[in-house]
Amino acid sequence: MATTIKDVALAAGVSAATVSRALNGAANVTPETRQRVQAAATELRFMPSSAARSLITRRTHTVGALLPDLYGEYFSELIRGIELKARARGLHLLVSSSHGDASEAASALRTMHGRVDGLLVMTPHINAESLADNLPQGLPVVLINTRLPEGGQSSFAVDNHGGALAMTRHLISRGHRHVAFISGPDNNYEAQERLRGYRSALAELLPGAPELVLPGDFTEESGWRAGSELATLAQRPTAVFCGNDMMAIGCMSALTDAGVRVPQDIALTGFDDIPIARYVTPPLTTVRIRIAELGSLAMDRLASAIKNPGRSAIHHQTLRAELVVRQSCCPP
Amino acid sequence: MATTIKDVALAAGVSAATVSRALNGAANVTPETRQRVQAAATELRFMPSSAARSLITRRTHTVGALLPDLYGEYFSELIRGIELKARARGLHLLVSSSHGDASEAASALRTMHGRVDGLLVMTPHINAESLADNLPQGLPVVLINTRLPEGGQSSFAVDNHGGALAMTRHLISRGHRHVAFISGPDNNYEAQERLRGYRSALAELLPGAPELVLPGDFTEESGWRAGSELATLAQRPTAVFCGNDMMAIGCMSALTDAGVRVPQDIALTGFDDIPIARYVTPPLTTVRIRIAELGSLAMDRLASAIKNPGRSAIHHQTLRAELVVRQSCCPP
DNA sequence: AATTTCCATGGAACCGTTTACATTGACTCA
DNA sequence: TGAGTCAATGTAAACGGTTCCATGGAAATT
Repeated sequence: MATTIKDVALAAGVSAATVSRALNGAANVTPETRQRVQAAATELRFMPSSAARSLITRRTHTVGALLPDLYGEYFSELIRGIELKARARGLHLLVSSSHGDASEAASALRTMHGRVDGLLVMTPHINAESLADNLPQGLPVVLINTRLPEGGQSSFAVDNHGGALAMTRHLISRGHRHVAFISGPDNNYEAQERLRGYRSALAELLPGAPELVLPGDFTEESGWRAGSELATLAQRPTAVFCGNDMMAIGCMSALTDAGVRVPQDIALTGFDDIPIARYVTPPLTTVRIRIAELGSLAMDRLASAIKNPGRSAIHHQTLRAELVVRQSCCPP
Repeated sequence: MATTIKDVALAAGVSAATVSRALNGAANVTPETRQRVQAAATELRFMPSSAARSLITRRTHTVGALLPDLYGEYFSELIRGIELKARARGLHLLVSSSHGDASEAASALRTMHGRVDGLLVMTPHINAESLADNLPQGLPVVLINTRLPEGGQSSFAVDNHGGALAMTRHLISRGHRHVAFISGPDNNYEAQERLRGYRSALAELLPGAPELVLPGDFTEESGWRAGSELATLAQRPTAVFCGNDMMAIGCMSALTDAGVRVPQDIALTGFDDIPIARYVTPPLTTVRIRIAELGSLAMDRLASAIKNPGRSAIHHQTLRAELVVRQSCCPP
């Protein structure tokens, strides 16, 4: 049996209330008493029961993160950004990822109830009603890259549309007239926005030109498959814009295997600028989004919403996406 | 204010005790009563307070994971494996990563107290005393890739030494007589074991030959630096074995940039077989460890230790590491 | 029909902490 | 010296569930 506050009280010759005050730094405690209590507490290896504490204080000092099924470095970068800030604020992090569908996501939402002081939500399977239905109202929530920015929650998003637009424009400006796109998962909001950016640029600069969209799901493997398909095409596009870097890497590998040289025979670009993007050969032209920063900002926002309940205004922010030109898109 | 069990009791016209029994599937409840209670509960959107519940049951249905500062895909694969099993067992996952030093790790350990039913520990800064000092005894703990397998805890580890030995032997068997090694962080147990494997093979097959160990820290960037240094060396080794895949990718990039061709001019290999390893150009020869499986196995073990407290025997398992030969080490 | 058995339900204690309120004693000031 | 202040500490009531034990009525046994 773990030692409780009463054991400490007994050992220090005071009441449980005084132990609580002494250990939590309340003002009205004699230095001498506080010291005696602290001595007894360390002696007995006292650790307050977080369950009992959060039962009465209604604070868990924990935040939840509902994440989609994320791949590779995107995931680790995001978590890194979130975890860093959470730790800095003294908050624990409860993660829950890869929900197959809406009902699973809703159930994940529900089981978070009472365990967290706030929630970071980044899953595609959640809508405004689902949030309202499955969470106690008043629980601070920050959304990341979801399609419901108008709601009652703060949100952070990456300018996926703008980034994809810029990338496609860039390729067209380099003379490409036949640009393919490898898309992400259908139900993924970010993937949809990137596809929309590609189409916007085509409509703007190459009106009437046919689009070529190959299916993908953000994994290297799907990029590889798309690359293999591209390589065998009779009328091969001169450039291919992949919905994310992982697919670009897979695609590059498939093209190279098939004897199609990047960038001499075909220009290839990605999206995300994950750390390895600059280390593949040739280095990948991509759209940089500061993934860790996205997580950090969202976590910061959530933390301050938790700290000042009610008082913090709703806040929407879109992070700029920045074109990073490397060698995979342009012959030297 | 969230609805409590009493509200439900009132609405259903029964006592709180009966509500508790009805909702937790106790046997002695009339079907009719149970139904009325369930109706009232969903009507009022009742969610039991996990704090109150775990205060009395001493169960949190949460496991903690203490992870080191992990990079890229290794991290995400591991988490994926852990999370999957945790979810399957109905356990929540509390993650805590990147502890700078032993005292930070110890404090992380302490703050887990009372929040978790068990712990997955994978940090280099923890030793047996630290575990005993900072955790209530009796808390199930499973260790991953730590250097204290003799302790009272179950552990899972990758055969880092064996894998590195096999890789180095392979390179030597292909005729290489000058093999360099890029090491990982000094305080990292896995890194040490891999280095030891490299040295074992050298001592075994090339006695008297000089070793060449370049410093690294498991990041692509450190691999890049090591690669740059290798490229300028007067007496360049004919093969370089990188302590992990991320460094291998960075190293490959630096070598290629410097005009040193892989594998024609130098053989290059890695460790981990992260998903992208097969998609870089040339595909990376490496040592496969099933990272997600490592996480899954450890989580499974922890879950069963939680389920049958005391009854589960201590168990040590080393996962085989498997050589994966691709093109980065051997000219076609 | 009387007695025993059984089972659904209610009452109340308990888990370990925080905190509002009461109490005490020393100290100040008239 | 005695009333009034104030700071330190104690008492007890929460918080929201679970579970032991008591209770009473229906069913079963005689």
